[in-house]
Amino acid sequence: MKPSIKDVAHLAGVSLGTVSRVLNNNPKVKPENQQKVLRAIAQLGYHPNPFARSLPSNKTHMISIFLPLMSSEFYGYLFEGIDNELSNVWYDSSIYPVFSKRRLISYSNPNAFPYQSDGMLFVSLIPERLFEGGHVPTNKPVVLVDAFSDKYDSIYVDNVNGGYLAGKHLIEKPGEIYLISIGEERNVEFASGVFGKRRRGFERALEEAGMHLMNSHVFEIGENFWEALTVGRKILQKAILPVNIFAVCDTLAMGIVEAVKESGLKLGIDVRVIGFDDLKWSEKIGLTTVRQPIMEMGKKATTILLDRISRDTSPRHEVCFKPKLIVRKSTGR
Amino acid sequence: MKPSIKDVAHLAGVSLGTVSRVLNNNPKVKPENQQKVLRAIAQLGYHPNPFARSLPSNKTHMISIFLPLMSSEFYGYLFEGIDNELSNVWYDSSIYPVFSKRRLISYSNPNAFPYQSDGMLFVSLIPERLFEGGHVPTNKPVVLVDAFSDKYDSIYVDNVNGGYLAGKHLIEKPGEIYLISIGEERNVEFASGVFGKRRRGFERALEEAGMHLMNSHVFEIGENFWEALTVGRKILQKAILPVNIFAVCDTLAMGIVEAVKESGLKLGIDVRVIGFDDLKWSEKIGLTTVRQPIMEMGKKATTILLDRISRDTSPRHEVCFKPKLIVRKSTGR
DNA sequence: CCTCTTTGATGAAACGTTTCATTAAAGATA
DNA sequence: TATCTTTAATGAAACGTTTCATCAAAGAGG
Repeated sequence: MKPSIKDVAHLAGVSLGTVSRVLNNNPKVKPENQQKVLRAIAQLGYHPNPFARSLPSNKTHMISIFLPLMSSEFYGYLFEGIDNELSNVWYDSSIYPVFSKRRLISYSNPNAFPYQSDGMLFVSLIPERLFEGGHVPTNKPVVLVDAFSDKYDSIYVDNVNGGYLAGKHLIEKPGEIYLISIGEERNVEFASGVFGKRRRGFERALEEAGMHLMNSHVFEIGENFWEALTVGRKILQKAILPVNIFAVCDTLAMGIVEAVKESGLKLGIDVRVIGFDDLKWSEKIGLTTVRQPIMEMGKKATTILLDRISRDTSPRHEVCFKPKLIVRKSTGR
Repeated sequence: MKPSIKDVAHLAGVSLGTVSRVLNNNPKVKPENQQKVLRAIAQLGYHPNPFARSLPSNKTHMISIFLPLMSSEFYGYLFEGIDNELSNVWYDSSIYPVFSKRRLISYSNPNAFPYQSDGMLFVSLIPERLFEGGHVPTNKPVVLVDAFSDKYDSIYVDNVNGGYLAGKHLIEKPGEIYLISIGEERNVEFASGVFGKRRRGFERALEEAGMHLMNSHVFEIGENFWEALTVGRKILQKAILPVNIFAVCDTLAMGIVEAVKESGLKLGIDVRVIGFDDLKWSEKIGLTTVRQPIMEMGKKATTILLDRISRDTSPRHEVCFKPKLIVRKSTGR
């Protein structure tokens, strides 16, 4: 059986309390005894049991990351930012994907496994939509990333402004304007609303220029490459060139670009495409896009969460990053 | 404060043990008392604390999923298969990405947080390479998916045969043969070796046909679209047409396809491309590929893990799925 | 030398459960 | 009616820690 703190205490010839104090770096322990305890720990290969530890202390040194789905590059970058920040303080994280009714039911139990962590990071998720009563069923700190709520600390990028930048850029170009967005209505509970915001900003830019986005020029699809590819083909089949297309994320933009290349039309001349995100490959395919600082968002959110865990009681934090337009050849020049 | 089992017992007018038995569906409780307890639970909004529960019972109703990185579609499908299977038995899962030295250190503690779960699923990871001593530091059940080890239950696809199928298909076509693979040497500890196997099978097919893969025709890159795109451009610049290219996964194949389209060459005629995986979009871009049943693998691995958790002590399980060649127009006809 | 503080260690209670040995009550058998 | 089973409930111990109130020993001050 695994050694317990009792075995250590016995071997070192001290009491439980003393071992515990050594484990927790409590200064009130004689150097001599500390050595004895450390030797016993090493000799037995003892490691404290985190669950047992958390019972009296109510601390786990863990945070829980909730996110809607896994297979998007966005979350890879975000996670990198989070993990870097955690490594400074020896915290670890577990990831809990939220994408089904079943998961949601399980997470509405205030004693659900994930809520035993010291803090929660909700990524691209809005508690108001997810939970009955509109809040995460825990008293522990909760921080939102890539999502906004006026009840929680929120770290996000100014999506409306991002869409606006895209719009401003496209209205200068000749040709009709199309929008490829992500339909958030079907799964409204798992949606963060960021795509709707990008669209709003985009439409505002058009309106300011006295232009109007036609319903027939708007396509709402799933968040994946191949639906965008399909839509791209459909658009190019009957469009009057040149055409200007805003896709609300780079993955969709990629689908459009692919359709353009298939069709033999010239990207940046016949068809202009602008995306949103600026993922690693966006530069390689010359995609004009609106950049958001994903890793920084993850980092910032983590810092705030860790502060909250160590009893930061200041009023709600809200950090809004500014997006930046990156012009490449998919919109000509 | 949250209600505890004591509060329930008190309100229901029974002992702790009785409440516990109700919670665990132990039949030895009088219906009348059961009702009292259930009412008290509902009235207090009581939920058992999973950590406290796990202390005496050593059960969490959780499994831990370890995987090397997040942003690949492969893991999305796999997770779907896993989660479906879990939902039947009311198990939940947490995900632990393994990609840095730091993570590895933290996971070599036998009492690390993830090992408190009832079982571990190691995805695309080989314990022998990850841990000193060559095994996962836990006594609880461990099952490997998309990876092979003769020490653990292993669920995987026959990658050698998959590569062989790709090779057999390409050698029938005129033109030189290229291989785009993933360099596993840099991060050998986090690698599963599947790409090497695909390559071996591929080369075997060539050898059987008296052909030989030239070193200058092999490219080892990172597992991402844009490195493949870059390599694709490089190849097409100087290649003598026609060219036949095997990419060890669809994501890389996609990069090559993209390069082909940019170049204006004809896919399936000037340049033939075959991938591996058969992701959702592969059909849409007409990519010939070797299909592996990702979801099924996840499902099967989960079933086995759950059996192990409920004390299946039969000898080591090994399930090898057969890959299937899917011919589409990226290899002509 | 006596008292007062400080330092470090101790033992026990607590955290929220499960589980086990025990007991009480009820039913069955003779 | 007396004994034997069965059923259901109880109380306490256990799981592996932290923490708190208490205590003993040592050092300081007069």
